[in-house]
Amino acid sequence: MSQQPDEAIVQAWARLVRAGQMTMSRIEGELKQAGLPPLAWYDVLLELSREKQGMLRPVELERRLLLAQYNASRLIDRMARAGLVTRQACPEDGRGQFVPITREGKDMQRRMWRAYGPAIA
Amino acid sequence: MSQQPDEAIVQAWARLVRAGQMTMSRIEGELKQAGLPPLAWYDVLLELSREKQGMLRPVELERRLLLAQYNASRLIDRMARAGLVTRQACPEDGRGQFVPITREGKDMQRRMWRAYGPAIA
DNA sequence: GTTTATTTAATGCATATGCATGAACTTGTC
DNA sequence: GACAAGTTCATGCATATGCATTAAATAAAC
Repeated sequence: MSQQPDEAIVQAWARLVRAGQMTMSRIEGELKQAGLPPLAWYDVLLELSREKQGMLRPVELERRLLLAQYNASRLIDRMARAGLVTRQACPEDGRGQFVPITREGKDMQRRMWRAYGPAIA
Repeated sequence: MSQQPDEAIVQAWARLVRAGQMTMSRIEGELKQAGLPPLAWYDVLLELSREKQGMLRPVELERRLLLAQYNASRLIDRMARAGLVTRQACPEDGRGQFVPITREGKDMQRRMWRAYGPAIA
């Protein structure tokens, strides 16, 4: 591979990535039209619902979903305001917290999956 | 393919798209660190510099770069404020305008490419 | 055990994005 | 040519994002 890659190849690659983004945002649109929250929420709900305890630390969510710290903090804010998760203190670490999924959260995760799945095709 | 695609496959696909986004944002970061503007600016500059007249209508930019109308409008705003493009009235259509690239704009396009290319590898 | 460094989370501020609307102009219809 | 419909572009407002900083706690060093 040359130091300075071919412009055409770069363009093609960029277009590919953008195609993926378009698909994503199309799905976002369908979710929104169905009155459902954005995809990032689904990722969080899925991660949480997979845990035996149904909860994770924000730090762990950041790592798994590759979120910036402030991004995670605010995402949790909104989801908590929507009643899908809650915050609770973390006994073994005074700074930290646990973010358990609520019953509504689980319901939402299922509803989103039903809308999400078909939107892929 | 089933109506309801396999969750694992969807996850894999989503991860792929996200990987592309990460690469993109890594490049964005390198550009910013080099004091250069975001990638979207490069796309605009490239399109404009390819034109014989060095200019395009906003509408045409929207089509080519898949930008929302308001998005294009504001992107042009910022780039004009930075002196990379200008706005000029469109003789054959009183509503429209042309957006010619400036000399600084062309310079910037080259500078960005020199930073962009190596960042791909 | 006190001091220093590191980790975890929240937030103020500037900027960017989405959505809805508005203003200016062109085109087609009658 | 007057009128309705469509096109092109800008903008107010709410929301989201990035960056830098702060607060609170733990861990590490001495």
